[in-house]
Amino acid sequence: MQHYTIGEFSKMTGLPVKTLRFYQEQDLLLPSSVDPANGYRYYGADRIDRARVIQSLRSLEFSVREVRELLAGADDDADILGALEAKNRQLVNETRRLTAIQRALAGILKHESEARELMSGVDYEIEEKTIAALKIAGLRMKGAYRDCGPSFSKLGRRYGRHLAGKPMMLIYDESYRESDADFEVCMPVKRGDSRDDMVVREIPGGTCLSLLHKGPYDELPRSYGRLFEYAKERGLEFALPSREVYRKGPGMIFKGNPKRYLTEIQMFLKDSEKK
Amino acid sequence: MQHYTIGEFSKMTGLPVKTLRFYQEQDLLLPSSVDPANGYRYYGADRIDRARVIQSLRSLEFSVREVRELLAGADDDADILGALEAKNRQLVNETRRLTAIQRALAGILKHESEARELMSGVDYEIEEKTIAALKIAGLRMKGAYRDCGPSFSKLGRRYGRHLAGKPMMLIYDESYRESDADFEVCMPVKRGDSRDDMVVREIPGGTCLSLLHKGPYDELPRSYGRLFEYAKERGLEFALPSREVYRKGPGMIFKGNPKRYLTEIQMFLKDSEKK
DNA sequence: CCTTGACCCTCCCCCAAGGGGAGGCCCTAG
DNA sequence: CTAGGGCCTCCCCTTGGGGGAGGGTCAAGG
Repeated sequence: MQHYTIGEFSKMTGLPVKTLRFYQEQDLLLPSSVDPANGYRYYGADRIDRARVIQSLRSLEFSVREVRELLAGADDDADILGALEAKNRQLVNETRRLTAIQRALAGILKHESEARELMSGVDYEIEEKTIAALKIAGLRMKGAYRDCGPSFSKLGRRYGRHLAGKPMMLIYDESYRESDADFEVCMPVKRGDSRDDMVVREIPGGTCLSLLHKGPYDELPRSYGRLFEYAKERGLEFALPSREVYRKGPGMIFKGNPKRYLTEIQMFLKDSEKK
Repeated sequence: MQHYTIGEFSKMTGLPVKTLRFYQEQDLLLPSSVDPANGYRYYGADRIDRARVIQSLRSLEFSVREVRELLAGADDDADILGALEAKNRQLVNETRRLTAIQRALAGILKHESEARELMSGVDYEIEEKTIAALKIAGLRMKGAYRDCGPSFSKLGRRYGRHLAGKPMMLIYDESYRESDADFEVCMPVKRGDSRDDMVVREIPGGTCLSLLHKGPYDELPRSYGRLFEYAKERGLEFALPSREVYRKGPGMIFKGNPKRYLTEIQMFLKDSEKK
């Protein structure tokens, strides 16, 4: 029988020499003979078929161990259908995992490109806006505003698929309260069902005074002050709840620099018609 | 400042102790202080944020090295958009690779399940069949039948996406020839364009005698003999080219056992109308 | 004060699938 | 006789930690 040196066999099969030695060590593809004097490996022509089968299975993402086990008990495609199906399921799972990550990445990219767009060409003046009704998932709570984090997480986990806008807060108190505040953490959603203390509903639109606040959240009272003063000068009255929309807050990954946070405050006018 | 032992910090962040030590070694997440007397690590509260960022980035399939480099130059999601996009592209490629493998696996599974179905309930008698016209990609060649392998590979590579049936051969000789035969290797396709010496065209249907040959290809002459004898008894004449359809041949992975190969021989009748 | 159990440390080996290279033997051609 | 190429073994390297040995430390209970 014709036999080839490891280099010749490597060229014929495309498997690197290192790999051939490794496969021997792994009991996967043994040389036909080894010269006891100098240790040279010689591969017979029959090893070519086996090498091709190994390459096929490796290219289908079977591990070396799996290939070894498959080769031990099979010599026809029909014999390994179960393993092929299992591998397929495994690949489907892996693909799902990767596409989930891709979705997350796309979400972050979209979020940031929107924020970037918002940053350019913004003025920090009070303006009157008309807002449309909006479907949200909300979670009402009492306490300090800064404790809203877990609630946002909870909403995000529950409604992650259906999110349709920036996170928001509805504020049911007349004035800013350091603690014991009454507020509702919410996220716009395309659809979804209420569950536990999370309520999906539509909040009405209307006319509001809007002010974009730039900076950390503990400086929000200053911006509220500007709004109250503005309203007082013009004899306007506000309806509850008012809203905060977190245009740019802590990122999905980094907390970011609070000096660059952007929060839109929306104070709805009392006599505006709400639809 | 509050500081935690490695075990406490591990529970708070969900990162295993081993991982925390590893991250220190990798200069990724250093303890706030290390007791020089006993080597105990202590983590300050500020390390929690960093740990969370690291977890986020790791869960997005960034390597430890990448995370280290990102953390060195960024503190806001907006700073790493480029890296996120690059990672997204990388994941898209990986996903494509995996889905390509899944397609290959699905193809093999389909092929084998068809073969299995064929195996059951088959008789090896000559029967008369009417065959419809069929679109194929063909590659005509002269030589020995056994040299058809590379041609099948070539067709498979070129028309892989559009394959629509089992590989076939058209035989233009009157009788079986060991060498110097004139035949055309072909694959049914849904669509495709001719290129080089590969020709896409429709071959006509018609009435034929069909015989399922079981066993290795070098035993085909015996089955041809049966067909010729059958035709002679009945005064039938054959038209060229005749066809072989490789119902079950070498698998995609294993060569398989030639004793189980199934080849359908189709000899078209001279006076049958061809459409 | 002593003990005990939990916690922490370093150090070493392990996984997969080879890649890179050092140091040395072998074979053939010029 | 030498040069070059091919082959050998052996060792270290990659990723992201996991497992465990052997030994020091800490806090609480007796």
